[in-house]
Amino acid sequence: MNLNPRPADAAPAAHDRIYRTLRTRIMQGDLSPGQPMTLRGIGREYGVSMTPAREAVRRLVAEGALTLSSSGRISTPELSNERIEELAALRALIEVELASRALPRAHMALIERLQTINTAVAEAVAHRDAVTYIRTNLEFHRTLYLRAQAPAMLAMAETVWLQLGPTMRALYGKLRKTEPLQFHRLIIAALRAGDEPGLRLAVRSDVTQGLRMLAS
Amino acid sequence: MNLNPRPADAAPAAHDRIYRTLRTRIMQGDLSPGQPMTLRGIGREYGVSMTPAREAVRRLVAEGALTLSSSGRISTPELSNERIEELAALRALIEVELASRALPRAHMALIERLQTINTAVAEAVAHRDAVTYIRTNLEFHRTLYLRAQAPAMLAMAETVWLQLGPTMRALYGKLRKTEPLQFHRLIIAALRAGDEPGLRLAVRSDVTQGLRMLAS
DNA sequence: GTGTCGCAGGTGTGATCACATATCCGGCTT
DNA sequence: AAGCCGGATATGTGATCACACCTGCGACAC
Repeated sequence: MNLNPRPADAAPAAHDRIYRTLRTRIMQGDLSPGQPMTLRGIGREYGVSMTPAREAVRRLVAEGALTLSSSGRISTPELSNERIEELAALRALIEVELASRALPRAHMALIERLQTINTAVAEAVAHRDAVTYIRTNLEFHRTLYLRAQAPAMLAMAETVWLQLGPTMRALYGKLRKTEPLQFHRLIIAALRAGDEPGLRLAVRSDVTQGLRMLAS
Repeated sequence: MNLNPRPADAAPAAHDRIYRTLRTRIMQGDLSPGQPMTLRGIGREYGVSMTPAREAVRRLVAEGALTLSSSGRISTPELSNERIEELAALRALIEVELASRALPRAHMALIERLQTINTAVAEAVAHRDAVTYIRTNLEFHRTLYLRAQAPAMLAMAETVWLQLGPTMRALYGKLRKTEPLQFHRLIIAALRAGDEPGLRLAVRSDVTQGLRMLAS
């Protein structure tokens, strides 16, 4: 009835599948802030018992992707403005460093890939598709940062994205459409020119832009 | 037989107790890198079944405090030099920011407390007590950073400490005794003088010092 | 109409069990 | 003597159950 541990070649482990799916959905803003969930509900949804659901949830809670109420109820986090500011500052710190480390390794193929992704971002913005926008935007950043060859830093950055996921969806409405694309173009231009200070500034601007419209 | 969820006033939840205890031990370097553990062993040690042990371990794995082999075996991580360099860079990025945010809020009582803690650090160094050294050293940093009023950033920094815990213990042998104390004194002096650039430099030096002796 | 109480359903927690596999250590073969 | 194989043990995974608590909803009293 179960093919549990690791058939070494085919079975991707069950609680891991739930973890990955939920993680992706949360990071991409598929879930609204404060949305409650239950272990039995997750288990039913994936056709398993509570046990693997519990492990997946526990892992996501540890990463800040989900929060537990004082009585243990599960929900997506509702972030205070102070916390959002902190997370944005963390994004700025870490992602500027990642971009800086990626710069010497960025060749033409990478830049062209970034441009392609940016086209998809533009389309998502035009269609007012929040989830697609968030997904492609993160893909843009991840593609760049992968070149930094710094897995621990990238993991840290993704943890921050994860915590911001549900909030970013809610914030999307306030997004002025042209701004992110402009900063992305600045990033690409700085990469092409090998301009490190310009790249750092462009990344910092892109990352903290979402925060600014929160203060308004 | 069990008083599970939360009696709301007294019972600190069982898997959480295991999590906290293990986390503290790992962060303080109580465990050597590569040390294997088992769910049943942890359960036996704490007088519970595998279930809460599993949750605690899963949480620690998510934070990078423990690693799973391809077959799911649990052990403390053995870090590559590249990963250590990354984690040290992350410490530098985040902790410099935390110190900078704490600076305007640092009053005399805090500085005196830091000096008291630093005395304990000096004693640990004199007694060649690795675990006590790591614990008091982290206490020094945490005491300062708490003043930054930035819980998300502090949590991030602690996650990095957690990942470095077992390795720091192994690295301790190479530690030149006087260096950390010197940097701590620089930190205190910069706090007293309200010298932000000096503080940033002192924290960065203190945090990355351990890395340098790895390259040797 | 409004506030309060109580009960039923739902929820997370932890224990126990069955199972598939990984790991370790013995003896055997060459 | 060294390498290899096979079985016993140990380990993680997932299902199921019992339990204590929390939540929500309706009835009742004022």
